[in-house]
Amino acid sequence: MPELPEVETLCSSLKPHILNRRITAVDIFETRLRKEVVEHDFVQWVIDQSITSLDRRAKYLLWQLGNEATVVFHLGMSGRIGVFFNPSSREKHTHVVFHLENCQVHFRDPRRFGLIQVIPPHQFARYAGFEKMGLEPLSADFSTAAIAGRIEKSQKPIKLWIMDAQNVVGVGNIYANEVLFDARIHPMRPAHTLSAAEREQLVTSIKRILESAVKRGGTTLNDFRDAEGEPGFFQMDLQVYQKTGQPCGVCGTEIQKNFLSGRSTFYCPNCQV
DNA sequence: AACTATACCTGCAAGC
DNA sequence: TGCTTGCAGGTATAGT
Repeated sequence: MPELPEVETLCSSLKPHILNRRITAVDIFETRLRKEVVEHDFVQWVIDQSITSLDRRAKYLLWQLGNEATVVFHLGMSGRIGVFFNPSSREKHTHVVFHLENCQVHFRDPRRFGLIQVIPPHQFARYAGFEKMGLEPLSADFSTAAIAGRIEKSQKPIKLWIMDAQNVVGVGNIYANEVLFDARIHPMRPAHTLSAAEREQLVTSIKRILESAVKRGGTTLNDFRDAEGEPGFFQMDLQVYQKTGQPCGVCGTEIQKNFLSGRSTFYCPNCQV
């Protein structure tokens, strides 16, 4: 479900409710997520700690605690995090409930591809996974110059290149399709065949599409909601994703669908070359 | 090393 | 109505 704009939206909608609040208890109902949820880690490092900051890194949500431990969340395909102010019944597939002074935070994930991990104090920098991740696309250091070397070396289709978190983080299947339409680049083009001008355009389009989606509060196709249960609206701006057979907004040619490494791929065969 | 295919899991919609 | 099939926003890993 969630790519960078959805996680960013979740983070900012959750922040006002839980920043500087203390976690009083954690209930774990299901430990079989992408990685085992370790109850002992919550007892040792999370209970009675305050949340001193919330951040997004790639598609991960991070809670920094007063003791310098970190709680890492990933929503997988179907994860949701919601804040509740009244004692509310637990929905099906709600696996973990955080009790705070002022509210409850529910983690729900039917498909269980998501993740909740506790990183003990001062170990985040060494946490496997984050150190080998690529650049944040909305940061100033994500530039044509920064990616030129990696893109020139890669034979893989450009769509798979931009979805590879070692190159750039946060771009999943929806936004990869939309970015390549915006850049007028065919998704199957081997990455190294992009000209300098196309690489420049690609960087511009990645930033533009993601920023625009963040402003719209993400994309709600079926079930994405922010922490307060509000949907996003970027689905109204989608140009190609799930538009098979519909006319391209630029030239009127029918949008095509293919599969690339098992993922649905949408493009205008006339505009994208 | 680089790249592809598959596995992980549940829900839902479409087709029969 | 009820069954089967295929597909869904992500990532790790086994295989070529």
